[in-house]
Amino acid sequence: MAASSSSAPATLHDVAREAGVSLATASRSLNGSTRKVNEDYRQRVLAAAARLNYSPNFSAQAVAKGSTSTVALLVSDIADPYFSSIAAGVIRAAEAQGLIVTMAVTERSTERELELVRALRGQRPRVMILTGSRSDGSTSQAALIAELQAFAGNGGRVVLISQEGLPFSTVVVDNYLGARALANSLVGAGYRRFAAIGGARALVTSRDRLAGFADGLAEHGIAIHPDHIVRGEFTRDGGFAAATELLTGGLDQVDLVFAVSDVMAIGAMSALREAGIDVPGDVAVAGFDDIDTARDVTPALTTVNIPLADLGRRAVELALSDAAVTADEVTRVETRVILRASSPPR
Amino acid sequence: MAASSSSAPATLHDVAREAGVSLATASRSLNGSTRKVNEDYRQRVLAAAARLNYSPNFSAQAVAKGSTSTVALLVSDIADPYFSSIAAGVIRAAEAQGLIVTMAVTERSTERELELVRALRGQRPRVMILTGSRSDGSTSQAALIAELQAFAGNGGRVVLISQEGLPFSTVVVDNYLGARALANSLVGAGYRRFAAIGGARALVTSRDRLAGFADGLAEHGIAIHPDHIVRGEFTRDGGFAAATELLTGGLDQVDLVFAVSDVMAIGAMSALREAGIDVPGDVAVAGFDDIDTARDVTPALTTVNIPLADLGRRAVELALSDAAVTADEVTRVETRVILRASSPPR
DNA sequence: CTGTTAGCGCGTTCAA
DNA sequence: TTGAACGCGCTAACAG
Repeated sequence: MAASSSSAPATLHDVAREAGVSLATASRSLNGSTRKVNEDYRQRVLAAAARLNYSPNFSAQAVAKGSTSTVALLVSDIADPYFSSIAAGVIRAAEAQGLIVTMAVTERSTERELELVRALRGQRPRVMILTGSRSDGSTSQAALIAELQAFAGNGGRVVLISQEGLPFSTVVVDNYLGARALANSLVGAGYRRFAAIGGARALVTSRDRLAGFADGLAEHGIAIHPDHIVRGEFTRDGGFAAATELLTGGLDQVDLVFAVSDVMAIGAMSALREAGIDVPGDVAVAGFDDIDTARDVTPALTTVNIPLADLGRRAVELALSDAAVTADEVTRVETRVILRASSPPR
Repeated sequence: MAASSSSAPATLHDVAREAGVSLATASRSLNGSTRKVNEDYRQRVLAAAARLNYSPNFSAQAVAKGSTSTVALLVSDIADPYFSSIAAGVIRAAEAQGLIVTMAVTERSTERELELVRALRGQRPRVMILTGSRSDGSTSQAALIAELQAFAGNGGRVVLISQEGLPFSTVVVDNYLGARALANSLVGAGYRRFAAIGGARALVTSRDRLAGFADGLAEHGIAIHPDHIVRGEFTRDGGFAAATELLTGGLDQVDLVFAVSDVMAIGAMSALREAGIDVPGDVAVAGFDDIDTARDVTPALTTVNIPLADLGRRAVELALSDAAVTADEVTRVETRVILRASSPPR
């Protein structure tokens, strides 16, 4: 029976005493490097540990060893399917390596991101994985890089997901090419007149996708009228609001609305629907990311697939790879255009 | 300039030396209990810390203090919007208290859940929050309870989300009443012939919702034909498969399909759509949870709202409340029927 | 208010 | 192989 009143957890010391061996022997039996201890002793220690319900104190181990086995993961918003899918990949890969994941949420604020990185350094994680769009021109950008470099200088591994160009290992998504391919596919499907919903101007992801899309159209001599480019937050509600804004200008000159992310596209579709506009009858819609629900909305959403869970897995692998210790590595993931019912051939 | 080659992080000792004060003074200036140190010294220590880019070692602090400031969160699947919304609430509330959240994924396996709880104990978290449906009859249930009690006996706080009946503080969702209210509303809207999609038989959540729904119907003298009750995994694909199974029996005798979770309902809607069945024209659909996307699918999904992010917040509050230290507390969250386009009045 | 010292729980030398 | 002793980075008494 476990003690019902609050008492301290059993320590290695307790186990050693219970087993009648030294602290060192107990340590070696339970964690220490492979085989060095007599099997008899081993068994006695294990039995004692079980009897006392011993659980090694990770903090103490970390202090003694000078290293932890935790991975720190920063996301913008864990309730956003884009990030939660990536997080699932990170956690799965980390757990497979016996690593524990600690998660922090930046709420899309670069200041908060900086604060969190600073705070998380105290954890001395083996790895820090940052995901979410870089936004250049932010005043904290330089400070963030400095902070991360300090962390890396102390032996920590930094991996960025999705944005290239920072001096760290990165899992790169080619947003530009993906969007360009999407534009090409849509033109191939017969679309000619486009509107676009972007995120904040400073967000690199938004910019790359918008640029790729525009360039893809340009290859066919098509341009998006400036009035048909609106911006909103990188959220469902942002997409909803942006589409609403688009509606005030009228959508008669538009065949298809491209939103730089699926969640925005889905918000936009809801706005259109509520305004009595038929998708894709009156206007088609396309997004980017291929989140799970993209196939479950009606009409199913045309988009660009990113293997999100893979992004997380690759980030962990990259962090743990030997190659990335000496020099920053970049691994690229493929994107793939997925045409669905929200943009039928016309 | 930070050292470019890998070196050890600055320690409190380094800071003290750099500032020309004692270790204790440095500690007090940087972390220690409020005001006890001369402002001059304080400033010198702070400056030294900044100069050395000092970051306190949480593990060492934990060992010295005998307590951490981490919250361990277990979820079934972080990519599932149900859990990611709860997680968002937990993280937000935890960060507000200066607590760090570590997350683990059980993948809906009770054995894995047990393993994780065991492993996570090593973290010595202040709080352990378990979410996901209990499934009774599982052989590891008793072991899980024992493990959690050992943790609680050592001063840890345990909070369960969503299931009642275990000897720990719990944030309770009244699945039974919510489902019953939904049944009543649907009958009130004119529906008479129902089918239901449940999860695994052992899952308490599924059972409660099914029972509540059935009882709600029974109040109006309505019963669900056994052939019209199918089961699947608690996932989108599980809902899809279950709906497909339902289709083989024919749906002409059915006005509305109730799925015990929104993700299952959405999977079911996709299956119906692919089978050429119009929702809600041919058959209506209802779910449970009110995940974000419920309002964005077409038709928008009728469901029972659970304030998911609140669940997470309440769990953290419960864990930190003084009341819950002495006795297990239970806080209930309200559910609310949300009628949407997937079940129009008929 | 400050500095000295003794731990915290554990890994890991070093002799035995 | 085993055990004693030291140190990891830090906090918390305890003296000064």
